[in-house]
Amino acid sequence: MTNPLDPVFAALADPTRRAILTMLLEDDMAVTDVAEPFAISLAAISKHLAVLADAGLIVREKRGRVIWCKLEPDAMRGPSVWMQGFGQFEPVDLDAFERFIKAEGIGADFSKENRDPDLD
Amino acid sequence: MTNPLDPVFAALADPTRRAILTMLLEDDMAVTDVAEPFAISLAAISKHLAVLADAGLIVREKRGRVIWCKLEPDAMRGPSVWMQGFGQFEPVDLDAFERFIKAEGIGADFSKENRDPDLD
DNA sequence: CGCATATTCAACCAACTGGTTGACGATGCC
DNA sequence: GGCATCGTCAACCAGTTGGTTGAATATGCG
Repeated sequence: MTNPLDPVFAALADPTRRAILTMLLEDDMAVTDVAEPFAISLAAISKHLAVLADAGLIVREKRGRVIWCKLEPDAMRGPSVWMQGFGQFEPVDLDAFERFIKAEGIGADFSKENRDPDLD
Repeated sequence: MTNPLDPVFAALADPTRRAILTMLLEDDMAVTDVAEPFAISLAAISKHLAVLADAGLIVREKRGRVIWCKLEPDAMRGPSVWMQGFGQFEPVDLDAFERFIKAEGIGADFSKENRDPDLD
């Protein structure tokens, strides 16, 4: 048991974590920079990053005094395949994906009001 | 917020629930029959089914005194698209899916020892 | 060295989760 | 009507989760 699918799905179930992943899609980021747009403490973000790392969705690499977070999309492969087994969805629909990202507002409730506009 | 992706990913994060979905892939089932292979109480299964229904992954339809559970794979579409936005995975790979199913032992720890062999 | 920055650790808290058991409301059947 | 079956509800419990704050640990910089 403790199926490899468990931690990935669990990690993805949180909007803050999905938002983080979406940000990392753009580029690698330092922990502090990841935390910047959110209205929660740095420690909370640190925990979220730990969850993502445990799920294999990111890797954290210490370089000097800053820790760089890098997306590891391969960890999504298993769950993605699993889901596609239901539904026979059409192949990758990037447009639909972009619509989702927008709809989510990059995925989280960026409660710290209006975030950096050039993120879009 | 309270993104539609949340409840689906959360529902999928539990191996028992994934097992249930996999069973329903085969055919619609009554609650009692869903519960049969598992080593937990009927009430617990009932709760799992409620979670799946709230996520839109199944529908429950009362017919006479039994409630039929039917898979609603469309609910997986959103999350599936979202994930495929990362990774550019190849189109649907049913073989990989089947391997996953097997690897999971239909997805749960079927602790009630050896389940019905013709489920494979 | 001494200070500022980057990140985690530890303790704590409220809310949620997955499970239990026992009672209860419906429905079908003789 | 009376009984068995199907399924949920309610109360409870232990463990996890997502957040907080304050202290601790590195590391870079003048």
